[in-house]
Amino acid sequence: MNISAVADAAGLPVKTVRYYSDIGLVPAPARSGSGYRSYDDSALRKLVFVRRAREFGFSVGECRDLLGLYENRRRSSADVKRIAARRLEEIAEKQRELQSLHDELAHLVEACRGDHRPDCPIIDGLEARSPAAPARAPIDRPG
Amino acid sequence: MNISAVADAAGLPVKTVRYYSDIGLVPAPARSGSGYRSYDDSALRKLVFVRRAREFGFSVGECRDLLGLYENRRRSSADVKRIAARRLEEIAEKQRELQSLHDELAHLVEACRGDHRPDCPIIDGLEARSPAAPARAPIDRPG
DNA sequence: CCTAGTGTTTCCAGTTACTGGAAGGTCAAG
DNA sequence: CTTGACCTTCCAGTAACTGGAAACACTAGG
Repeated sequence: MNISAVADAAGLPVKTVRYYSDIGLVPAPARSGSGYRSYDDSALRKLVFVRRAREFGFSVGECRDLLGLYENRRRSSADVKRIAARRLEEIAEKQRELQSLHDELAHLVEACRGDHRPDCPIIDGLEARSPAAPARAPIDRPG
Repeated sequence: MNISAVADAAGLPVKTVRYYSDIGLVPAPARSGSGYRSYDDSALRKLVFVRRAREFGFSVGECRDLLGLYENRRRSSADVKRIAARRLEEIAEKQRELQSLHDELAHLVEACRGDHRPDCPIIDGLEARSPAAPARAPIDRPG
């Protein structure tokens, strides 16, 4: 399989497949005589596994660990579970953050008439309230 | 006020305050004779406003827009509401994503015995299931 | 055999919103 | 006058890709 075939099969962009072996997340594939990357089924399985793990929000580092366990027939499921449980707790934490964010913002939005006049509870709500948040966690939104 | 005073008052790191005027999010402050940045109360208010907006997850671009409205006495609250409602919908969307992620992962974690043996429903769940997700949205987690 | 078009290669730069660090100038206290 | 805290600029790095340029490879048609 050439790179675009394996990328299609794995559900990943070609660029990402290349990137994953650049950073050593998956092993460097064999090369054809002219230098084209050549993938086998084992490589495809790993790429699918990584895609799935990334969809769950595991970091590339965690994917590396999970892939090691995936490939290791003597693994203990405890090691896998530890990583997954940690991720689960992160998800739960982010859910709590988003929930309070949502509640507070929804409150402001509902209170705003949304007309041509300048007075706006949203602006007022952004102006003050929390004096100087010590933990500035919920600042992120790359996607 | 020197930069560290305004940064403390605004609840932001000094680096971030500098960064915000570098990118023109807030106006460049006046300078003392020796080149130190010098902030007044108006600058502080803007920094607080931006911090709050960032805590709500508004992007820097949105903060720019919101700050423009904040400063504009002839604004319509409708413009503010539009931006906030969009953000609110993003939050809700992410909540839905996280919810299904959480459910699916929790399911796998619960099914995993987490002992010394290699058989692991988490690994199995990562191996396949979704054939080649068309939308790979929930991949992010920078914080 | 030539050519057009698509696939592939490498490498470099850009994305978001900062953050860390180096090298050096300034200020207040003792 | 020295020490230490504070300030300046500039450059690099973060996560995980993504876009694009320049050049080589392969396939089908004429």
